[in-house]
Amino acid sequence: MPETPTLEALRGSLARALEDAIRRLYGVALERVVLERPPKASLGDLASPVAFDLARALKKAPRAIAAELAAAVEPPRGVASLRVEGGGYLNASLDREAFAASLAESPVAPSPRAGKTVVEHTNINPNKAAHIGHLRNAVLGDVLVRTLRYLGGEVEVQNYLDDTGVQVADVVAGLLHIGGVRTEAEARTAIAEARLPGQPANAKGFAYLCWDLYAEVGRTYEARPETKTWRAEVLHAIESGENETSRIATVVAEAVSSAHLATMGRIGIVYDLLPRESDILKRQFWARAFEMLKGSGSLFLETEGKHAGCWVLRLSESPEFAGLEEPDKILVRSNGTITYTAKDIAYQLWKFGLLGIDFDYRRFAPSWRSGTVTPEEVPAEVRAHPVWRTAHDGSDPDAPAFGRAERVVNVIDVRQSYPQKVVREGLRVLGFASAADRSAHFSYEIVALSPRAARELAERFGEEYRLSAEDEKKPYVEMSGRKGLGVKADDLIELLLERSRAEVQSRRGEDAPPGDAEEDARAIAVGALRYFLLKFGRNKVIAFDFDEALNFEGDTGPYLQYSLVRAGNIFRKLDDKGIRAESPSGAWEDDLWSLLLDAASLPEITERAVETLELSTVARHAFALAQSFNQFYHRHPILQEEDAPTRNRRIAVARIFRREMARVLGILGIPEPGRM
RNA sequence: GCGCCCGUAGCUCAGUCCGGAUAGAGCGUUAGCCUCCGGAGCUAAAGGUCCCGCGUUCGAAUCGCGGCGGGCGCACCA
Repeated sequence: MPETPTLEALRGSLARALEDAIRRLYGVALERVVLERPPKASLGDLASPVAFDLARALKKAPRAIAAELAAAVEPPRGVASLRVEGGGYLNASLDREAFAASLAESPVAPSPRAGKTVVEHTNINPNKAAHIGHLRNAVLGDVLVRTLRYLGGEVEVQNYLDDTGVQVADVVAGLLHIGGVRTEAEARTAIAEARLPGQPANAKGFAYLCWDLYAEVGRTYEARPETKTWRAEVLHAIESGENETSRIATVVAEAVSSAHLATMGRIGIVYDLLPRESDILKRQFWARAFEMLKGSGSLFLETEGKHAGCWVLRLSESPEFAGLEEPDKILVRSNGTITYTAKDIAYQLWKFGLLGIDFDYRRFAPSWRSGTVTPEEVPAEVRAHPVWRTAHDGSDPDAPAFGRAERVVNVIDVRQSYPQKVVREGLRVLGFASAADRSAHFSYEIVALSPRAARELAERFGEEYRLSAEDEKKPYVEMSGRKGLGVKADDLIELLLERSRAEVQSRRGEDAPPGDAEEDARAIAVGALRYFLLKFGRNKVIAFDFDEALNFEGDTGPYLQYSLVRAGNIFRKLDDKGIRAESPSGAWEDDLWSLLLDAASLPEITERAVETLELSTVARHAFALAQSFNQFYHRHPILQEEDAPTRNRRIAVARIFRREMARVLGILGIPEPGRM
């Protein structure tokens, strides 16, 4: 049995047949023949409005042209018939029986792609607990990774740790000056006990403690401006290294990123490599990139003006940066320190294997524990996945080869579009135009709080979340780690778990084994969360609302899961009753047929999602598929159906749905519950 | 000021890339459907100046131009 042709392939061959016929009949060469899905299955499977285009030039009625074409076109393999519909549409119907038989046998397969893609996502500053904006980033990145893998690509997942930046410095300053932590040993105790000396422990763990402490540092800087020297002192200590403060920073960053890995792990997200900024510095990545850039003629040492003493990347000649007030980007400050963008250029060069220097690598062993997360809650396959980190002082000989990517995708929110453009431009001025073209910024809008969500936060978690009167008037407010304003990822997951446990409990008898119930409740919570973060277009601000996020009905993850579990129930019952399916025969009803077509369209849906970096289309496809199946389920009972050919067609539809729905939920990272 | 994004049903959003058949979904509202493969479901109704104007076109939510409203960016922060 040959592989089922993709709908895209059928579309292509029909388009070519139409083009040929048009050239033959009218001597017209069209650039592109549009083929779309008609609004109803009874109108056929592929429709072309091409006759409308030709009508004027040929001075003929569209219907007449369509009729001539229908007669002249030799339908390609897989297409059963061509006919005229409406005011002049040329509609094609596929050979339903042949397509269905093939699809029942083997899924449509996308064509594999060559070369490794490095996807960088998550990138949370390791100085506080993750919030729901970080979840959007991680879920988008993870689903991109899963989509690329489905399409046959090799992918490496990197999660960059800025362990030497301002944010870590601030929380370390808080530990030193507010928390009373003096030594690395005391920091380790504070981490292990989630407790500052002489204070009660934070029940939600060390990352939560840092969340509060970081906000307190922000307030202290405001209230007592003289304390702002703390930051510079800590940054300086981190930079010079080999001192107590820098060691504290290292253990804090490691502990907090370990907590992030646990939080992401509980929703099924894994990483291959954690590149650390400290290793980029210690491995002198910048020194190398600096030499390369100086040689390129685009990096200048300013000798006068407000940027005197700075090394700047000249962007004024690039059309992409036209119209900017200040078309230059400072990479080296006048005090000799380098900006984040400079490090990022060096890092991007390394990702493509263009820097000529490599990291050392060591295994990273996360605790799989973060506040409310326990290792048992993190799926076994996540815990089993090896995580590596970069190092500068010796490599594990078993480390795999990292970097040397064919393509690079950086998942970063839209506010960083400008520095991301500078990074690409950095590659371009170095003569790596092709690498620049193979670098993509996967930009997406932020998760913000609706004023209503902020009010609920204040009620649930405390008055410090109360918005100012000014902010109350806005359509939404940005979350802010510095202010401590935000919905923490683990808090939202806990609320989802509470909801799903209650639902699962109320739907099954007391006799049900509790272990399965907990597992199913987790699957449902994860499904609800991931779908909620995926269903919006990436350019939409998600104004977070608890009721919407906690909803399990309608356009939600659990709805998708329910449809899959339902299909599974049918096959269990069929087994119980000893009914066995034979290969389908007879004419395919319109609604069964359109469900098959939808189920078969995953390759083109995912291809397009990767091309446009718009993953919501995959989520919407899954929802539409679930909706079609639920309608089918109510209209076309299987177990009660006496007529064998009819029953066999329905069984075939249910089987294909189950296979393809499981596949798309896998791509979305939405687990399948045992029962619902 | 310049650049990018958003504006579609009471609310939250698809549809805009590549113009095409009656503009769709979910929530909410109203009215129905469990002796039935489990109702996290299904059926139906009500609900639309597709932000506004001009233009292109046989045809515009979709393309172009000009506005309006909201958000973000244009750091020796990231």
